Amino acid sequence: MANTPEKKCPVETTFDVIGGKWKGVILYHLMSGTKRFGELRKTYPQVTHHILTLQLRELEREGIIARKTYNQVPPKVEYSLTEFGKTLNPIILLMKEWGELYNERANQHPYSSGD
Amino acid sequence: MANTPEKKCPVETTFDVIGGKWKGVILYHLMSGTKRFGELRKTYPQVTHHILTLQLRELEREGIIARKTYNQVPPKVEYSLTEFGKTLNPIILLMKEWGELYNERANQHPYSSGD
DNA sequence: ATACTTAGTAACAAAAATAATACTATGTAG
DNA sequence: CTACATAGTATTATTTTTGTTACTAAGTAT
Repeated sequence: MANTPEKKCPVETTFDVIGGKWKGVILYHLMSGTKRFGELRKTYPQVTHHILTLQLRELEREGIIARKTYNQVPPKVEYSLTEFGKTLNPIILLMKEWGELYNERANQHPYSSGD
Repeated sequence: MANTPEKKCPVETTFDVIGGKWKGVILYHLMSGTKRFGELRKTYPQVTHHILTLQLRELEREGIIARKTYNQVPPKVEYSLTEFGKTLNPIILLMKEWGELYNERANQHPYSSGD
């Protein structure tokens, strides 16, 4: 994909990078600072160990988050947003606000979806 | 979804609504005004007829876009953003800008993060 | 020595999203 | 009558994503 980036709509590109099922919430969580793997697990217990690892790996591969391992036992691994990753913050924030708007609206018009 | 909106992170809610593979680009396209089905098809020939229909239906069901049919043959159907749908515009715009940033970056560091 | 800890991997299963294909409707043009 | 146009549906297949389960590593506390 890095060789044909001009061909696709940039909106699509962004979705490709942050569109995983849990990536949005992971990024939202990391906005408030570095987190250990276990902290993320506790925050979203519904996300299994394995899946969380997968999502983190993909974000890491894109350069969005950084992974820091401490050489100790039991292991300690911290995840944080990279400088590049932080450029996503405004989007994540807006998405949070819009989600809230959506939810308010859903509560107000539970049976209609038109405008 | 609509019955347990409080339980999930609003960022997740937003992804649920606009996270389909082609929804972002559809919304981006509709930002510039009402479009016929066929216009959308032509703009993204890679998206098949059927898939485009599906994505449009889902956006319609969420109240993001409106579908207007003209009673004529051959059929004419127009899609446009609802007022509610327009509240997504800032997000889509930011996503477009971020995608461009990402692509520039990918061109600069072609070996650091790929896919 | 054994169990516990945290983070990770591997193999596999299930679900969801996407795609391909063929089919419908109906007025107009030939 | 036949072909064409546009938008839609139905059925099935494929791919992608997500989830489950079981296993590993290695130091510490018991």
